[in-house]
Amino acid sequence: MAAGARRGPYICGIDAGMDVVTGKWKSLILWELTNYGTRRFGELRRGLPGVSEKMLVQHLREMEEDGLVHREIYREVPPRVEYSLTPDGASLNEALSALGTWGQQRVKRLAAEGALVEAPPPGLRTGGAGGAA
Amino acid sequence: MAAGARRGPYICGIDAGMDVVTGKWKSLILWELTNYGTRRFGELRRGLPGVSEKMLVQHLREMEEDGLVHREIYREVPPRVEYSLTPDGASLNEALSALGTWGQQRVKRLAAEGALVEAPPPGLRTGGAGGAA
DNA sequence: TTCGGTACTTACCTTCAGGTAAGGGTGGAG
DNA sequence: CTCCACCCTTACCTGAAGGTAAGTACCGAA
Repeated sequence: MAAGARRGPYICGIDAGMDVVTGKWKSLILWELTNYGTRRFGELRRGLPGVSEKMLVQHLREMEEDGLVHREIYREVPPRVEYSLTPDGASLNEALSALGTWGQQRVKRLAAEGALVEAPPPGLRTGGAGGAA
Repeated sequence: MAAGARRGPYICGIDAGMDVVTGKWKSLILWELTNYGTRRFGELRRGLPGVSEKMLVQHLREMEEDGLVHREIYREVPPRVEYSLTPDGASLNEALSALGTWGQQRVKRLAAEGALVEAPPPGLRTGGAGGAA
């Protein structure tokens, strides 16, 4: 997808929207930037546990190219780069919020069913509920 | 993704929602079933130009497993199978409609910019505009 | 008897998104 | 003089998503 054969003829709007969010970390990057407004490269890296530097740079570049994020470079002694959402990125995030709500409800539903199916052991611990939204 | 390590611990709702729509043809299948209500296997195949039978079956099975589509089998002389959206599938499609709108606006924006950048030849034909929405 | 249409299944192969690991240029700390 | 943190870049590799193609079981039409 990375600046290759992307932006092919889209069948419908969802198709076009998906193209821009497709990528393991893109929705999470969007999430981070929405919550914090502005984040440095290192902050994003630490905020997305498991992401590799290469993928983070790659996704950020693609999203910048797609007009979703703004990249501000401060030529200081230790170089500083700040990422933030453009208006397009912010509106995309709003468009995704409905999907986020749907996903949360789905997680709830799965948890409820799972609790019935998996026969919950008495002393089970909640672990990481994950619902960071 | 196919019934493997999916449904991992989600970071946020968007994450959980994306998991279910990830797949080259899933959003298009959703689109088809939303527009037509009920479609047979062959109709879907013909409605999604370029899809292979294997991928169509695979995606339909995953979406059925995810509770998005309903599969009705009619044991007739030439076997007939009809696919339709479940309530969950329909609500997912509604949740995606915002993304679809965003995508359409993006396509429009790109077309407008592209028209400026690419110096449109006088006799260009519209070809397939693609905006089937 | 072969062809075509229904809805798949199976095996094999290609492609590419994503992961791993190392380097690079700068300056400050130890 | 070495190490570290910053923000990347580059090269290489793996695994899974997706594509290709053939086979299955049934029946009607030609």
